[in-house]
Parts: sequence; structure tokens; C-alpha cells
Amino acid sequence: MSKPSLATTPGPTAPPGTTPVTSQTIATVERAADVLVLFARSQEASLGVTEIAQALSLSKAAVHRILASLRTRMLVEVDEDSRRYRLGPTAFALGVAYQSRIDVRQSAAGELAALSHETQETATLSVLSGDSRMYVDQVTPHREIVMSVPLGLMFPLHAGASSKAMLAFLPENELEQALAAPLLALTGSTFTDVGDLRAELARVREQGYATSQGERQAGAASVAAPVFDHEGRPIAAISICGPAERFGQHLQEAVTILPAATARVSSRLGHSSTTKTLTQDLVGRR
Amino acid sequence: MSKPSLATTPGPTAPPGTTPVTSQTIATVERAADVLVLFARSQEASLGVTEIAQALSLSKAAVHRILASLRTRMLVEVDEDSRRYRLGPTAFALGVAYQSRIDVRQSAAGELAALSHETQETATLSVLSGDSRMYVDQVTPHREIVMSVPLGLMFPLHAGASSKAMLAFLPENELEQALAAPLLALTGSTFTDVGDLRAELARVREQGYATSQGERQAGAASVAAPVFDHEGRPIAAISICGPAERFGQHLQEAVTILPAATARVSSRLGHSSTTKTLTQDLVGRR
DNA sequence: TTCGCTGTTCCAGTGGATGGAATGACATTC
DNA sequence: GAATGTCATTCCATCCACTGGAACAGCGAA
Repeated sequence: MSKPSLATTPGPTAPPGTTPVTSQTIATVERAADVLVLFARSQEASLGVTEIAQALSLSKAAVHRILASLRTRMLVEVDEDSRRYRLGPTAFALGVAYQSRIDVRQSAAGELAALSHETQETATLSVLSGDSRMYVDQVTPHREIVMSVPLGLMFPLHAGASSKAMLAFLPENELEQALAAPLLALTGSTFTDVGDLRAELARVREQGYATSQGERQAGAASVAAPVFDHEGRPIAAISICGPAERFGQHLQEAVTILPAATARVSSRLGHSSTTKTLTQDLVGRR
Repeated sequence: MSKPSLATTPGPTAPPGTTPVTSQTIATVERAADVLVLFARSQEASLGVTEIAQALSLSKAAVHRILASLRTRMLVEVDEDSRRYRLGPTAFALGVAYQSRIDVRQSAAGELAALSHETQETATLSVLSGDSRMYVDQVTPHREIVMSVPLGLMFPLHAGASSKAMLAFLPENELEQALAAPLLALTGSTFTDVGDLRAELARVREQGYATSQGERQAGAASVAAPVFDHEGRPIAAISICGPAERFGQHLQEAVTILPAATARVSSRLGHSSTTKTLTQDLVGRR
């Protein structure tokens, strides 16, 4: 037993992401975090104590104490009448704080607006986090039928143009880790065979961008290119997306302006041409 | 000793708001919440363990364990190189979830856009939470010089038009509680005398709206009116605000359209004319 | 009323969080 | 390149505070 026992209770909620997190953790804090995550994920506007306790396999007493604690910091609020709980203003403050800190969002905001304007389709920004990605911004064009993506939700890295754009440029070990998990089908077009996906990722590396026809969302088409940080790691992706019936044939046109836009964002984040060679090495790999 | 000892350690971070929260709480969870709140409040993009430990008077070991725990749920992230921590994507997800739940935001969005368009000034939405308020939305006009308010930050209830609009219609006991605390001056124009403020609140109740000339923010002028929920409680306020030198003289013009807008939002939230009589009772009070 | 369902509080027992000190990992300085 | 300072991280025995089952309370429905 050389490795220290990782105290973490292997609860129902998914463990680590890319980083193993070997450090000692506090079970109570993780439980409290699970409660918050449950509020974020749940479709319900408010949750009851019993409901939460069942969903997380905790005792009602424990959930009640956690909610009382979160309440003192206004992370959750209680409806005095129905005795049901909902997220509090501090949750909003955390979201605003996160947005203002991630500089990729500021760096990309202008490009999103320009891309959306030029293509008259929706431009989105996703960030990589662990083994998932999340939309953090979008700009929709002024027209009747537009595509709108859900902000703040996690999506797997094997489905959709933005996902593949980042996945393709991940370091070998992280890529393998991502491909190790079963490839769940979100739609009928999602890659579910690892071999097919590997071939697709090789294409993405050669081209520098990825396309998708309804892989994540049926009826949607998109092009996406990765954004690199100062170390040459893919940390975000910008996509242009729209309804498949009208945008499906115009993906190639969007490709002419997209990689230039992501390159500008990358360079603003300190991604130099020297680090770029690092990504060039990946092109040949299978 | 009829009252059970409330276990909560009376830490440096502010305790309860309006609701006493007598329930038993978990000190560890409150500490973890304090860490998150610190991230939200801090201007720094990232924080170190020692920094956090000092700010919250906790041991480095405790802070480290808390961060490790929050990390497993991606509420915070680590920069592997600098070993400094920052908010993680789950923080963003919580913010988005909060936004999508508070229906006052949806109900008011259209009104904000219309008000901003008509006045060519900034329209804002604040929500009441405990003994503070927070901006949750704003619409700025398309012109060179515009006023922009900070979303997600807490402000006291005695300064600014939005604050006074809500404070004036609070139930007696909550109003007294709010007035019990010392009235800190945010600018030279902030009400710091309780008597003056009471007289001002009586005016607000008669008029149905509040005005401010630089009470919260020097150089800003604003008009605000309250939004009521189905129980007749003031839960939010809509304001129109702009730079004092050009908007200061036009407050009265904005008043003609603002109360109608807030009334529409209130009624959308179930505020009927019968409950309105409840607020009428307040008008006479001193 | 009685039932069944909530959320909340109580309690004693013990498992786990605690903090001081030791260690490791970098930078920065001499 | 050794030495110093400053971080983050880990270790460990102590003891406190979190735990969960059960009892209680409050509500609406039958």
C-alpha cells in the first residue's frame, strides 16, 4: 500500500476529471457541493429536503443541516411557505465572478459578434473542463429562426464540432483517457465507434477545424476551431452553428473565416507561433 | 436555556440576513461557502491557499482540504503551475441555473429593453436578498456614454433609488431591522441620518417610486420603482439610470413610464389589486 | 378525526475533521 | 550553486462536531 487511501466516499456523483485529485478531501464539503450541483442540474425550480436526500443517498437530517449552512451564505434560499429550497443570490454572484475571470470570454466576445454578423448564424464559445465542455457564451443573429445553445451545461468531448475541435488537440494521455469511456450516442449521428472517431480526429488535426451534422443536437450543423492557451493546450472552441436545413450546405464558407478568428483569440492569450509547432507534431499521429 | 445553542462559529464573514436561521448548521460547510464567497468578492483572478487562510482566519491545512473537496465538483480549479486556485465551471453553471429560475428576470426582460429604448438610458433590475440587493440584469442604450452597473454584487438597502424603492415597502419589522444597522455613506449624498431616511421613505410610499442623485454611485442619477410578488412583498426593483449631468434633469420624465412597467411585471408575478391594498396601508405610516 | 406526508429537532456515540509541525517544491538571492 | 524564504501539501494524534435513527411538529387530504 504505497498510495495513501483516498478518503473520498465514492458517492453517486461522478468523481474527478482529468486530474486525479489524490489530496485528502472533506466528505461533508463534497456532500454540500453535490447539493449545489443537484440544484444546477435539476430542471425543477425548487427542491425539497426529502427529494434531495433521496437523489444523493443522504439522510434527511444531513441534507437539512447542509441547506441551513448554505442558507447562511445565501447560496440557497427557502420559500417559507412551501418549505422548499432554491438557489440563492450568491449562486448568481459566483457565476458572474467566474465569467469576469476567464479571459478567453473577453478575448473572444468581439470575434463571436463578428462571426455571427458575417455568417448570419449563431456563434458560440465553449470551454474545456475536465472530460467535458460547457458553452459559456453565444451570439445569435437577428433573424426569425436561430439556433440557441444551452449555457452552463456539460457536454461530452466526442460529440459535436466544438468537442472534436478540442479533443483532437489534447495531449496523448488525456485523449486516450477521454476515448477510454464508452461513447454515448446523443443523437443518431454521434460517433460511437472509437476507430471512426480516431480517424475523424486525424482529419480535424489536418484541417485545423471540425464539422458536425447533428452529432450533439439533431437538426443542427456546425463548424468549430480550437483556441489555444500560452502553453499550446486547447482550452476553448469557437463554433458557428445553425439549423441543418439551411446551414448544412454552407459549412465550408464559414471555414474561411473561423480559423483566423480563433488564431487571433489564441494569440491574445499568449499562444505564440513557437508553441504552435507543438500542435503541428500532432498532425501526423494516428 | 430554552433556546438551543446555535453551533455556528461567529466567524468574520457576516451572519444571517432577515431570516434568523436558528437551525443547526455545519461549520465545515459554512467555511467552504466562505471560501467560495471570497472568490466571488475578491478582485483577484486567482487566490493562494495562504491568502485564503489569512482572509478567513482558517488554518492552511483546512483551506487546502476544502479546496481539494470543491475541486472534485469543479467548483474551483487549480493552475497546476502556479498552484493557485480560481473558480471552476460549476460556479458558472450555478449562476446560469439561478438566472433561469428567477422568473422576475424573465418577466422583466422585455420591460427593461423597452424602458432603455424609450429613455435612451440604462434600465436595471435588482433583486432583494436579505438585508441587501443585487443587480441581476441591465440593458444599456446604444450611445457613446452609458451607465453600467455591476451585476452580482451586494448593495445596502439605504442607498440608491432601487434600494429605497424596495425598502419603503418592506413589512414594518423588516424595515426596522434594516434601519437598525448604521447607515454607511457610499458617497457624499447617501442618507446617513435615520430620520431623514424615514421621511424620504414616506415620500417614496406616497409617490410609488424613488429617485436618487448619486446616493450609491457618485455622478449617477436614477429613478426606481418596486416589483411585488403574489403576496404583495417587494422582491425586486426596476430602475432607469444615467450620468447625472445629462439624466439628472430628466428623472421626472422617466417617472411617467416606470411605474406602469413595474406594475405589469408585478401582475405577471401574480400581484393582484387585492394584495395591492396591503401596500396602500403603508402609505400613511411614518 | 386520522392518516400520510412533509420538514425539523434531539441525542449519544464515534468517525472524521482539526491544526500544528514536518515535508516538499519552487523561486529568489547571495 | 548553495542558501534562504515562501509557498502548497502531507502527516498524525487528539478530541470535537458531525452523524443517522427516531421522535416531533406541521400541513393537507381523505
